[in-house]
Amino acid sequence: MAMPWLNSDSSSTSRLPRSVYVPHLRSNEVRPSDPPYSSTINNEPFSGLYGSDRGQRGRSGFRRGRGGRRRGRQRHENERDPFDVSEKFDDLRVGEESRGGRGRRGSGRRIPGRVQGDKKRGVENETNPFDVGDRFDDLEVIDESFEGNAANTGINFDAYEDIPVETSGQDIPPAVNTFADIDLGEGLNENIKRCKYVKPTPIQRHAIPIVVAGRDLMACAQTGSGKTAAFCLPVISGILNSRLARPMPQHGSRTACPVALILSPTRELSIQIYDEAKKFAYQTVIKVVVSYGGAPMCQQLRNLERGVDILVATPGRLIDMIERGRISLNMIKYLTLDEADRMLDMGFEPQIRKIVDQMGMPPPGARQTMLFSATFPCEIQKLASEFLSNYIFLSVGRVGSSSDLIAQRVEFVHDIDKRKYLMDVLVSQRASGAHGKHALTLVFVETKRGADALENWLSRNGFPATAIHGDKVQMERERALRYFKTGATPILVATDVAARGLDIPSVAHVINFDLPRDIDDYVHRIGRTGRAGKSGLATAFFSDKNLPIAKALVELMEEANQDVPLWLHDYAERSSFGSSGGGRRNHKYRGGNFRSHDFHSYAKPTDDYRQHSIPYTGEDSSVQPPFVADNNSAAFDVSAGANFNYDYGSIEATGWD
DNA sequence: AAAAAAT
Repeated sequence: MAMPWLNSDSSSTSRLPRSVYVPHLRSNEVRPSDPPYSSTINNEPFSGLYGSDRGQRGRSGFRRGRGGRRRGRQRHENERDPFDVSEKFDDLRVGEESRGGRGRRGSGRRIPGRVQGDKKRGVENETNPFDVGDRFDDLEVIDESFEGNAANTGINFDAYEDIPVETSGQDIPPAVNTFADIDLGEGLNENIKRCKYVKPTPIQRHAIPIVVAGRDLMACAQTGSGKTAAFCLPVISGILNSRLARPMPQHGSRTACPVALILSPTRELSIQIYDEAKKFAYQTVIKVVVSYGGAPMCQQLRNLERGVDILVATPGRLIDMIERGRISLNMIKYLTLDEADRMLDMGFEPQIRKIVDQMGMPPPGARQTMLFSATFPCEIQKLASEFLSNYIFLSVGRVGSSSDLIAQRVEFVHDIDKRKYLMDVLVSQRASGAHGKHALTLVFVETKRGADALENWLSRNGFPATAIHGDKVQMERERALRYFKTGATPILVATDVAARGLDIPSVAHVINFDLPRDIDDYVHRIGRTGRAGKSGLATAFFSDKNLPIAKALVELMEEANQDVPLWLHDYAERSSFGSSGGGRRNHKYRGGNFRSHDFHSYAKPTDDYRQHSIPYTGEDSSVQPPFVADNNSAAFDVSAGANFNYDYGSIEATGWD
């Protein structure tokens, strides 16, 4: 879930003079022995310290290992290099820090008078989640170097004027125009200010009054439009107002009883939501805790024992902890499912059903339930309504991060030619400087194995890439994401684990090396770029086997006023009749109108890039016309890569595929 | 058919 206006670690980099933020230099400098392209666990110098059980070598172990490597010695958690710029922009590190008992105090010291001066219960040891922002607020020159609020927040508020909003349900509370219109309370107002956020986004304008009014909600809004705040702010406010906050520290009891639960489908997304929620809850009595798999349970349990009001979690670890009696859902008053359609999809639905129906959670009506996603297929909506009571449906058009700001391009590329074509694209980007040093390229592939293979191949051919997928240990996943975010490895190869919710502000180009089978996955994937009001580019490699998605893809692109290549129209027609008719997943689109609450069709016309109508065969790259990226990017010339001498041989030699 | 999510 993106919070582009937030002064989150990464987005704040855009506010800095370039001379200040040089992640490449810093990270290379401070980690000389650390090959940036490698993500094998064997490169952890101290991995042996944490036992042979990989599952036990989680966050805290990783931190120690990293710290030791960075400074060339081990286990000095309290020591931090004040000049280590790369760390300041490390989004995940903030979360790690605040979850690690010892590191947090060191971090808190950087803001004298704020943390220490606060005597409120439960706030004494609080890490300042606004760490980076507060540090640089002192540098007046930075603020002066940007014009207007839009530049600071990264949100194009003008784009909000025409946003279509659709609501249905009984007694819908009216939207508000400012945060002042809803009294969220002094503490929250202060935190909203700290977030540099002055004006609510449309989803917030509509959703916050609904949640404040105590109503259940099913909300569709593009990621990047502020959904996290839309559910966090009213929940925090509600807990504070109704004195639902823990009346006593839970001495004696080892069972944590959160009043709010936020579930998300991936660990990294839970971490991100946790980091955002911490900002909104800063210096209030509200305690936020995150728990997810792949990391040692002990630290998470310790955090729970210190008290929890809002729990952010992935389903598996949550169920585990409930069954161990460490968490009780009896006190839940607020339940939020982020990426709700995914959470209720085949793979997750049994777990969610178990959590909601069989683990002591109050029933609909006795709790407040909020479902959020950018996509909400009709079938899933039907299923989702079982979890809701007298709910309001809310759909807000796409803003900032949506398809009207993302130039979508589809190339026909045979599977065998994909690597060569990808290399051409990357070489062209590099040659033309189209993607500045902060610009990142996110490459989606179909399988975990394919992700490893492509990462390996790119690295061998001189492109700094890491990969993230579910077969990597959690430490590697978070490291890959961190290296990507900081620009240490500006290419990330990913499976769908990274498709949803992750807010990585500088992604300039999303490449669907393999197209997903589900058009909704495509929507979420390309939504990783074009965020925060910036334009983005999404390139898809379409091959024979993508026939089943052709029709939905054409429809989506047309709704977004994208130019559709003629050959793709042909594929779409072919896929629309015949017995295969779109494959089994497409049942939910059949009979149409799962987009009855349609926000795609409101995209504004876009502009100035030329579409390809000639399928790329890999035989002769000169048949490819050069393509021109949209306004914010310089031109790429694909054919410019034709002379680049890369390692074709490894394609056959290694048998990667 | 793949991916994700507990150990």
